Amino acid sequence: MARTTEPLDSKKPSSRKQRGATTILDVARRAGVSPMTVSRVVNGEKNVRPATRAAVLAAVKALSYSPNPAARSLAGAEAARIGLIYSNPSAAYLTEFLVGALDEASRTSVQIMLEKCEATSAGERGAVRKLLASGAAGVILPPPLCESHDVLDELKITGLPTVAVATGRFGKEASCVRINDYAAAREMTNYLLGLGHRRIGFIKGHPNQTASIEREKGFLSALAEAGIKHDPVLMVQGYFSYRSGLDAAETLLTLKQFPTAIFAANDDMAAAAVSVAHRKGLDVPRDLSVVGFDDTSIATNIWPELTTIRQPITAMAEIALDLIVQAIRTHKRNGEAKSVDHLVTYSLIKRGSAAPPNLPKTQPKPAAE
Amino acid sequence: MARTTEPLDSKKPSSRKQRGATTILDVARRAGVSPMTVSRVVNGEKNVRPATRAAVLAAVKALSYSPNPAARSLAGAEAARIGLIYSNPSAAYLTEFLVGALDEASRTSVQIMLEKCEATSAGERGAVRKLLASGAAGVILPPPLCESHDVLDELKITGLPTVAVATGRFGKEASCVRINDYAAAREMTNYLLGLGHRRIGFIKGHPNQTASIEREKGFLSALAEAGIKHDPVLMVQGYFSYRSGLDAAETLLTLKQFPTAIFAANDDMAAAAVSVAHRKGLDVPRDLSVVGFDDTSIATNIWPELTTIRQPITAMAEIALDLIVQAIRTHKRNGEAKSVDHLVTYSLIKRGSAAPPNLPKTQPKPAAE
DNA sequence: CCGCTAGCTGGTAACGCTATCAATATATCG
DNA sequence: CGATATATTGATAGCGTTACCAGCTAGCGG
Repeated sequence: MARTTEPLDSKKPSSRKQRGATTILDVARRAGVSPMTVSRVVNGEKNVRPATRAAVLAAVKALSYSPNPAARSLAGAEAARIGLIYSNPSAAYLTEFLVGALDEASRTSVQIMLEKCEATSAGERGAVRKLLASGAAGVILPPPLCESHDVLDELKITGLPTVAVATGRFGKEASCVRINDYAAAREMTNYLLGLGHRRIGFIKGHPNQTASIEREKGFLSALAEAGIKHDPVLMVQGYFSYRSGLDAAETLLTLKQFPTAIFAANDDMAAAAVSVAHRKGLDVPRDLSVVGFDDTSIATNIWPELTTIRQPITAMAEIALDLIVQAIRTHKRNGEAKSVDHLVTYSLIKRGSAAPPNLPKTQPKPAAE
Repeated sequence: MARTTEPLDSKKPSSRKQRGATTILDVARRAGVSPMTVSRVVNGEKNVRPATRAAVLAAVKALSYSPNPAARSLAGAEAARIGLIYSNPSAAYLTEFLVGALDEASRTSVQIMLEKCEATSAGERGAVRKLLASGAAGVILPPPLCESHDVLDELKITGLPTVAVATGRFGKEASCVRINDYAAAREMTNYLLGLGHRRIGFIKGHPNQTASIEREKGFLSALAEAGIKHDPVLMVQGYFSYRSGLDAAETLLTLKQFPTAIFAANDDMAAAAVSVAHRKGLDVPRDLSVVGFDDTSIATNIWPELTTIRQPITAMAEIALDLIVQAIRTHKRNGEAKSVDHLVTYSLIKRGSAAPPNLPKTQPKPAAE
């Protein structure tokens, strides 16, 4: 009676042409479980013991397994299509984000539909509708769209599962994947304070993104905690773009009492600040320390390389995709899925753009506490 | 002897969900033939009697049968998985490239597998093998990998169809999608000459990419044609990175007789040149014109915006995907597909970073022709 | 009229995955 | 502590199609 269950071993003539691709069976064998269990893990179902899941995941990674979408759709699972709307974040950010999303997409074999949209209300709503029309079962929103009320509203009407990435705060309209911007900004500020800086300029991010606000709050909180009375002229508005950073840095560096350090709310603006400083004959970091936020590729493509907060963008995109896939699944079964808030860890990366202040120069003695 | 062949009638509990679609089996039943014969007819094979063929065709029409692509690809090993290897091009470039590739991928429902690789020989070869192991049936190579001998060699061994994007020249190892770098560089140079520039600095691209060389040749050719004897100190080596552009521009702008314009072989280096110029107190474009190449997002994210050559990156990625899909198809049937060279049109985009030279200043009178 | 080669046609077995349900392990409870 | 719930895993059976090969039907030379 065991005759039907022996396809796995030796006597396999394997008449048909051998295609190299690793199959679910290879993974199962390697992980020491049944193909069914692998399927469950890959599809993010929950009734799998953590240890088993880990073993499977390891095997998946080791064999770089990617499910065959044809087989999957044949077997009855519809191919999940998920939409990804972007407007114009920094190119560096988007690239890393896409890489993560795509990688995970090929692992779980979901189809990603990209949709670019204009930054207008109509453009944003239009993009959502278009995605919907193409059969998206869920939507991922990288910044800055993750905070657009137009997009969020439109999405809420449709009831589609949504995951926002890198918002500053968790709101229940959508699940989100983010770091603790507040804490990260505090940590960076404390680092600068530890280096001896007392007069620190801050270039704010775009005002309608909560992440900007959290970063600003973190900065101010660290300052307050250190007992430093903050000079409001040192807070300059920026909009996350390189260009806006140029203007902001210009403002900061024409101040009568200018700062010994500048903390920009993202790397693009920090890079701009470095450029302005150079243009004014200031050496970074000798005359001015500059730090950024995000650790996108621009951080290491300029000189000196930027001390910054590393956000694991690629990983965040992967997580976002996972969340959305799960959400779609529950959405399909139960109908109701509650939003989750997924915090990932950031880290402070020390590079060459920050150093202790070089006080003697044209600088008046800072009024330290 | 007919006992094994009765799954078609009555006693079918049909446990699984019933999807309405008519299958090859329905057609076979209706035409009174076996599914296999229907398959043959549908696929236009020849060994079918005309009468049989007609009957099948009639049944197909009557039931408006259309083959299930998933099943077809599963059975026929028509694995439409294509690999995309990247190392580290500029972030802006990769983003646009991915956008195009993905868009086309979802349109033709092929699966894209991304693979990042280190810029070492081992890394590159490893990436190819990994892709192969995951069942890639073809590979797309964006720059700079499109010229890596390691990758190309490894690919040649496997015999996988390959499409290189944005190489400078067409080589028969792979199909390619590109612009005419030589002509584009010529056109840009002529534009600068037309503005009145006579002393033009050139920041070269990475020496092991043919596109760099073509651009350089186009530049020199335009100069020669205009009867300008070129000063070799105005040609500086760059490597396509922002950082290398910084060094190159520094070199150019500390020359005793420095140029009134700088033509960088890509936008990143041009952006760096702008930054260096600013740092030296030079106004762009009043004191120095700077032009780039590619029209990636950095071109419009700095100030002044860059006059540059627009490469339709997104469209090129789409075309590349199309070519590879076609190549895979022929590869599977005949075994031999010859490489094609697909040229797309570029365009010169005039923005704010170039203007007629402002001779009087600290500049010695240029030794025009 | 027989043995044979060709030409058609059909049977069988995958392709790689998941739905379903049975089996087993673990947890909960009276 | 046994028994009943619950969580986890596995076995089986297709999903719709094509590859491969065996069988059958004619057509043909001898």
